[in-house]
Amino acid sequence: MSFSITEENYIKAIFHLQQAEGNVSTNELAAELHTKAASVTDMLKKLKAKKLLSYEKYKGVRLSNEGKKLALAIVRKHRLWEYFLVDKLQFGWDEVHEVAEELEHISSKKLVEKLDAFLGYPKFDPHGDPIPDSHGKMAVQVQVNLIDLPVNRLAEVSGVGSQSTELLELLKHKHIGIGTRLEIKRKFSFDHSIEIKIRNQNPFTISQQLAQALFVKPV
Amino acid sequence: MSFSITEENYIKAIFHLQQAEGNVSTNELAAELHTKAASVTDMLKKLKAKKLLSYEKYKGVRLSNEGKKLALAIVRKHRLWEYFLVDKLQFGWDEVHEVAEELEHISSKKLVEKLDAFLGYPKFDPHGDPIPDSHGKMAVQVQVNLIDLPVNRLAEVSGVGSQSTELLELLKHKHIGIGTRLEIKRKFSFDHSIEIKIRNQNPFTISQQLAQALFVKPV
DNA sequence: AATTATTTTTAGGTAAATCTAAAAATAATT
DNA sequence: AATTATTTTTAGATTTACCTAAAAATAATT
Ligand SMILES: [Mn+2]
Ligand SMILES: [Mn+2]
Ligand SMILES: [Mn+2]
Ligand SMILES: [Mn+2]
Repeated sequence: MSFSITEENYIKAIFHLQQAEGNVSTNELAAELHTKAASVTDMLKKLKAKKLLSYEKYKGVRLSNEGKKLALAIVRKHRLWEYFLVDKLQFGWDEVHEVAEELEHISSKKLVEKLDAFLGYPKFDPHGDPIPDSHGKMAVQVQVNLIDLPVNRLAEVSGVGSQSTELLELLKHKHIGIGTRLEIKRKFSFDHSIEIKIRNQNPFTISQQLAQALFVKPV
Repeated sequence: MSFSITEENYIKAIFHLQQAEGNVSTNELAAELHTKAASVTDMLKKLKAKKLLSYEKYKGVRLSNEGKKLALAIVRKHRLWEYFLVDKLQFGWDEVHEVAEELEHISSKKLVEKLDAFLGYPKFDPHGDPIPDSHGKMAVQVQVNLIDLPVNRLAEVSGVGSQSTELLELLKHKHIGIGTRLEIKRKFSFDHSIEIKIRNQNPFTISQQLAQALFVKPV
């Protein structure tokens, strides 16, 4: 069976919204997809007919195994293309999301596999998110939010929680990127800012907002 | 202004059908796009309103300068992606057309320019067709059909007239590819077959059909 | 428990791109 | 020039993905 770009976008959105527990509501989906609740209801009926999800009126929605498989295939393409754009074409990681939103709908299976091989089977995309392999498996994220890292525990920046240009600008200014090693020296409860130290640099303070936008992997 | 995938496919089809002289007819377009004449008429009105072409009832159609510009941008993307697929991802040139039909509609301008640079600004795609540069200019094709090459004139294979797997299979068997140098030793008028010679190999005969599917550049 | 607020669905409609069948225009033949 | 054939356009439907407004179901408050 084949799916329209719109259908694929719905499946991916549901995948991202559905946590381990709980169903996804019509309004959540409408907000995520910048559309109206009535349109979502229409599409859910259609996707249910295609057996991609389970849905009952007023009860919200969950992906079926088929639906999850499709979602993982789309996420795989999205993240592989993002990796390609940053690693091979020298895009900044704040510029790739929109382009990958289009590229993720290119249908050729062979293309995905060849692209993966060309890139050297990367495990994480430029934002630190795991790339599903051809069977839909992805590396478990051991990363934690920087705000939750214990004091004096050395860790490596492994991901970002936002893909905005503004965040990238700030990170560049502070010379922080994916792979940077740092540790927390102090946490200030007044404004939840934290003092961090990078290698042989002097410690400096970063805001709560910035700390929450960074994910790290203890080393 | 932005254009739908369908609109882009119409513009590209008109571009390929319109020779220096003459307008493109509704039926020609319908055949090329595997659709019906009535659908073509509808779309031509729409594209005329968008000033991409000149069209008068029953008189056929021609691209405006705007239309040509758009067509060249699409052809550029199509051929750059084909080059990428063959050169970087190791596709065979008989496998890339369908994939490029999708990739040519990815809208990011920056992507095209970065891809072009990454590929080293190639001038010709894997089928020997010229790739328009960012201004829409393309290298002039000095190639001639192999059937028209004079006897004993050394030439280099520069393009193919078909992208079928069947042709590729035959060319592989005869060890002929883009770049192969050869000359014609004899032409047989009975069946229009020709005898060709490659470097230090013994001469052998190829059919009229094969000769017509090959383009060469005298060296 | 009754009322009020929120969420979700239904009903009915629009725009894009397609189709078939019939009408109109143009081209080719007698 | 008249007839016939072909091409092209119009008329009217269909499908997909939207929308707004109203109705129905569920959740939250009094
Ligand atoms: Mn992204
Ligand atoms: Mn990402
Ligand atoms: Mn092609
Ligand atoms: Mn080509």
